Amino acid sequence: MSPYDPSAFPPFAVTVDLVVLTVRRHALCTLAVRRGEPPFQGRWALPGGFVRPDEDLAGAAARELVEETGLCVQDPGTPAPAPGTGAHLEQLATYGDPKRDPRMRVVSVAHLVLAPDLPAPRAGGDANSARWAPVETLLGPEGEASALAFDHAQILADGVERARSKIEYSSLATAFCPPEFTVGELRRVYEAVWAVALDPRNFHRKVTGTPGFLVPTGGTTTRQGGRPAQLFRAGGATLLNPPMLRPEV
Amino acid sequence: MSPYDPSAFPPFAVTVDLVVLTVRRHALCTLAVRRGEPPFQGRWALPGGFVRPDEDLAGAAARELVEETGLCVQDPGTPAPAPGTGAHLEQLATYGDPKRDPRMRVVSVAHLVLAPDLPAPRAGGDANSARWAPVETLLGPEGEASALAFDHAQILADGVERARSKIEYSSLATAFCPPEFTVGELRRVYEAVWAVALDPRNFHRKVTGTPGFLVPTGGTTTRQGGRPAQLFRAGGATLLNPPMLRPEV
DNA sequence: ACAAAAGTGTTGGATTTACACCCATGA
DNA sequence: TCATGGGTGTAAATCCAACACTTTTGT
Repeated sequence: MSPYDPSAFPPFAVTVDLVVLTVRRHALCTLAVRRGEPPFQGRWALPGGFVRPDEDLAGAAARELVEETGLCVQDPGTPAPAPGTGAHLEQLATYGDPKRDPRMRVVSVAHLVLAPDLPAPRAGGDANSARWAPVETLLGPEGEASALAFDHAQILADGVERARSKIEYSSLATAFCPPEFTVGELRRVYEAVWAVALDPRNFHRKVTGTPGFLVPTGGTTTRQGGRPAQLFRAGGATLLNPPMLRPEV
Repeated sequence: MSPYDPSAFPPFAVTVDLVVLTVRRHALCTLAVRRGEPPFQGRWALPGGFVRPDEDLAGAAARELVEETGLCVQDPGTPAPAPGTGAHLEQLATYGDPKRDPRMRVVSVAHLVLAPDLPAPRAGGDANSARWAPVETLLGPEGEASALAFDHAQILADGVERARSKIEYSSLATAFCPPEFTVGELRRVYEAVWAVALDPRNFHRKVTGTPGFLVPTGGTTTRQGGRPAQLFRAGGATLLNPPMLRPEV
């Protein structure tokens, strides 16, 4: 058989699913929507939807993100968020087990979004509600009761692991921060994502000593209390060398 | 509209493409097949094919790999190659630009395979020939003349970059080696993949000093000339800490 | 004897960590 | 004045690049 006979390929549904991560109240949180219809009716799931015939995968992910959160993403071709323009979006992995959706053969291209702290999400699409949930509560060891629909627990776990490892050797952690932020705020992002405590003094030296990572804006703030802290925005550097070391557990 | 109306989703063709990398004669090489039919007839391309209705993505990639090379892969769920059982396979990324195939909407889930040096490939499927090509010649700056079909140059570049970065912090480089190998052979793998020269003395100390990376088999060999070298097989460790540092260019 | 590759020892410099200490603000 | 977080200095431990040197084979 010729594998390229256009009338003889098995048709698949292709969707995008989104792992949207943010840091809220010192905890790594993800956007979850409640399913309004079977299967898994009433269960929490990751936001997502079908890819349209005329859009590419990153475009479909960006469109779903706007529909679910109103959040804008800079040009997906740009790997690092340009200062102040919005969230970071990258492809995560593709999930295509034949039985992952009981209704039909669906291949889902999962995307990872890192966003600054946002207002409460607005519901949309097929979801009758949406919320920010700490990843602990969705993936915790007891997670049976709150299990996510489909294979979304695996997708979320993969996304969290990607974020945890990627902030080690890239400046992506700044995507969790507002356009201007302090070194302490950036450190609290690392502490929340890794669930560890970091030495504030050494952290400060490390990030300010890496050329291109942080650019001072000149301003200061006391929004965290204590002595005024310098404000920075993300510099152009995307690769951290040497990397930020995640402490042993 | 309900996004899950089973009669109303746009149908896509889903394929797997393979970036099969190996080290031959001190050069990083990839498997390329010559296309026997339009579009891009006569041009080189990556091996691949349609995903069947009843198989998952990794299964489709493993099947295509056997069809194209006769190479076996251990259980794709196992991240590291068990000693002596075959090649390493992992999902690379998914490519779904609406215009990437001029005939129809095709979403391709690319996979990365790292294999030990193999005999000359056998042709199969829709290819009338297959060869190992140094990635330099397929991606070099002059690459116009030998350009790969579709977006396969991008897929290959992404696969090479993944391999280059992943051997830094994992023991994956052993997937390029036969079941038993010497420290010098492993070093020549790193040198070929990174296209750099490494200090043999420091390399030896580093890999033998990382617990779980290498396990001595007791044997020795002189197949590289000079003093007999100890033979090792890959240990259980998959994460290298501290990582192997890629020298600056 | 010589070349070639394997493997060990040593050293100076860079990096990391732990922590003492000072600074600038709000309450 | 005190609590709070921001920021600098410094010394010990560790890591790493460079290279002198020894070992064991084939020719």
